[in-house]
Amino acid sequence: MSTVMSAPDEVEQLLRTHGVQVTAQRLAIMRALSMRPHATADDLADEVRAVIGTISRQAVYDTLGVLVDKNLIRRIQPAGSAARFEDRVGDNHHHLICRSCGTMFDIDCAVGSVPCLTADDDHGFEIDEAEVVYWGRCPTCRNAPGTTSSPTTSSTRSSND
Amino acid sequence: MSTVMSAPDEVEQLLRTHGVQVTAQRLAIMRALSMRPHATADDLADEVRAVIGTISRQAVYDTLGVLVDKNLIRRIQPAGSAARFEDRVGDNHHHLICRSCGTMFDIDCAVGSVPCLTADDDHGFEIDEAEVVYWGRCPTCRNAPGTTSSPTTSSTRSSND
DNA sequence: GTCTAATACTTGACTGAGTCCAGAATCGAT
DNA sequence: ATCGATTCTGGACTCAGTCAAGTATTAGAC
Repeated sequence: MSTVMSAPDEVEQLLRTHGVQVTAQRLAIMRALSMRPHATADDLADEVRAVIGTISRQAVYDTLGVLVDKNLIRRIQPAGSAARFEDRVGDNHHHLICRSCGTMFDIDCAVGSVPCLTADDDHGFEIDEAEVVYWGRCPTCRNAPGTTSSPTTSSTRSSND
Repeated sequence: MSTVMSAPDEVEQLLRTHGVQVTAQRLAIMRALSMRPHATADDLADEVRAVIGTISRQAVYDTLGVLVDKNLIRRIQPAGSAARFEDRVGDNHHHLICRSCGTMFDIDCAVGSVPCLTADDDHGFEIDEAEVVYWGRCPTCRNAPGTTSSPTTSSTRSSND
């Protein structure tokens, strides 16, 4: 594609060090995701198309699958919505979702550490993850009860902006 | 349908007191659900058909929607699976799901009370529910690494049987 | 720089969960 | 028993995600 690489990109390095083959599509998806956390596969496809022209749905799903597998991104699947993705991995943070508009926030673990990871009775399970989702109504929707904007994924916001 | 009702059924009472019109389909769905917690809409349709002959998919979804709305049942939607339903409401219990076979257990809240309900920073949200899902591998799948049975909803078990 | 095997991407068809709609059936109050 | 309101049926549809076959790209060997 381009013989003259513009700079030994940080994202590119990340992929290589994790044994993921580097392609234009994968770079674009990674970049799109870092700009837009909590995006759906479809959102990312749109975002990527705006940058590199075209990408197939299959490539998007495949790439996301690989990245999740390599632990470079995380898949979140809230009830009643398509799967969403984020590039914050490693820290045990949770999510706060508005029932009316679907806006999603990151929040740190309730008690600061990892208390939720230990179930009272684990039934002999080997537990590897505790997923916590807080449901409610965001300030905007509380103030405008009639104007419940339909859940758009573009309405996702980062926790610290 | 039957003018001679066999007994002022507990389920029937429950529906009436919650202002839900009583129909054969609704009773059957409620009963099916109490016998088979964590069932999908499709599971319930099958179960109901075995009892009252036929039911349309729409009736199942509609009924489940009404019941969830009236807070008589609860909808759970784990990643990668159809929505599941259970008749345990009110208590703040959580779920434990096996990654390989999809088996789902009820577990009581980690610390005994409702600690997970309070987020560290609520972003101005009006939080009404904290959903906690523990992911891992069940004892059966741990002992039989090759024989990972495909996720069947019929493999759901109750916490206390 | 060129070649080649392995890997990734594209296209198009398909599945499964869930929704929408219009007409038929049922419920329950009178 | 009748009637209005509610619910159920059946069929078409949407949306997220997967499968499979063929083409293109990557990365390592020459």
